[in-house]
Amino acid sequence: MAQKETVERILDAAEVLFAERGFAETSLRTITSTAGVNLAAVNYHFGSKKALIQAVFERFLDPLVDDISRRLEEISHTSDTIEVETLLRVLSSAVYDVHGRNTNRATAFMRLLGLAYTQSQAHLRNYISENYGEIFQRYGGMLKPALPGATAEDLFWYTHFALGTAIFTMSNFDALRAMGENDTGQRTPVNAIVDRLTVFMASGLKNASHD
Amino acid sequence: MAQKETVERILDAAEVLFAERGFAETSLRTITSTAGVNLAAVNYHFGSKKALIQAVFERFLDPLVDDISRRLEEISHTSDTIEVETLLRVLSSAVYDVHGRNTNRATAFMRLLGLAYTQSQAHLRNYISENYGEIFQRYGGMLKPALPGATAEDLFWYTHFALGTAIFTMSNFDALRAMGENDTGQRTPVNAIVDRLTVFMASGLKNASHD
DNA sequence: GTAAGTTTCAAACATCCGTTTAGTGGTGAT
DNA sequence: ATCACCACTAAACGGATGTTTGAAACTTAC
Repeated sequence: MAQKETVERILDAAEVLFAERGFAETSLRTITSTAGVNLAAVNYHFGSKKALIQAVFERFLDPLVDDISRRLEEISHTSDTIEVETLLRVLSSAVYDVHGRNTNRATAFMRLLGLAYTQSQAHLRNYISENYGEIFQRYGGMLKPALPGATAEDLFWYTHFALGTAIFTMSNFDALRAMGENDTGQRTPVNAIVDRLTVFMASGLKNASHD
Repeated sequence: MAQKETVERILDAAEVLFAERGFAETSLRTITSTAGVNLAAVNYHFGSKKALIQAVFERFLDPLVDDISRRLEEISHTSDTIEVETLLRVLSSAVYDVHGRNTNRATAFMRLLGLAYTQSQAHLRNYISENYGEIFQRYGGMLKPALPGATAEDLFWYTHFALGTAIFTMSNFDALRAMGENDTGQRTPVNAIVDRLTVFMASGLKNASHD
């Protein structure tokens, strides 16, 4: 009982702190003192800081890819070519499904996903592509018929442009929303941002198609 | 003579190393030993590591904004509303103009620009917005009439989506190109990537317009 | 109730970092 | 020739980091 409590308190604190400051900028001392546990507890329970980072990702990535898998399975029965917008909606809906109730957790999650690409953590990128590479490939396979006539090169680049747009927006989600509120006087609701993001990415992606 | 040599050797080494690893991950000891100068030289000539980072940016940003300024001035005489694609081309052409001959330098420059947003260096973001904020505003002012009917909120979000696409692609330029070569068997030329990027961003941006 | 096995703890360890210092050698002006 | 100034250097400083250690506290099972 005591163990589980300690492990989860560390994960909770690490998730928030990593999202706020990044991985290298968050020390184990900050994490353990925030969690109210001993400094050595991280190395005892996880082995190393790198392993802790991976554990944080595993905890929220596992339920998410399950949800995405289920949704892809569902829509794959309706038709053999699925619209770009529909495929993009699968992702945003899954995020909302898994973490949507808790807005703080959802935005922290977005930041973390962005940081995973952004911060130079080779071990983390390897871990993600090893454990979640399959669903990426499956998603890519379903995207291909939605963009008829696209060459392999086109497909590669345009999907990474779209990925970049999403990652950048996620990484800087809170900062961007604060800037936007400052600029326009409007505090844009999360789903309004996601809607615009989906439109932007879908419209850009369609240029890969040559039909 | 000896001074200038030392200063420039530090800047050269720092530029390459920062682009490769990021700012926090590059130590002054690595920079100075690569440059073949004494460790204390950085603090002697620049004052601090932060000041060195700013100096690296200043060295390649100054000629670039001059070129962009000149180009904006030129096209502003042709018409009062300029096409989105034309405005995007100003940026890529300026990069090519200033650093285009040396491809390594150009991609290092792209990585650095990406890192400036991505890595949490508040001092750097302040420095950039203080010294180069004016040209950003001028550019935004010329973009507005190109997207008639866009609300302030639309304009804010869609331009940041486009910015994110460019930044992400820049930050991971070499890595992406290597991945693409691995995936598709084609080593996509730089200008072909920039062309696709421009199409993607322009197409996405136009969704901000409601006319 | 004692023994075995976990979990927690304070403390220390070994590195690495950016920065400072005190001193050396060289240059140009008076 | 002397003095002031400048660039450079080796060495050390103070602090932060991830990790390890050895003993204490607690839990579980017989």
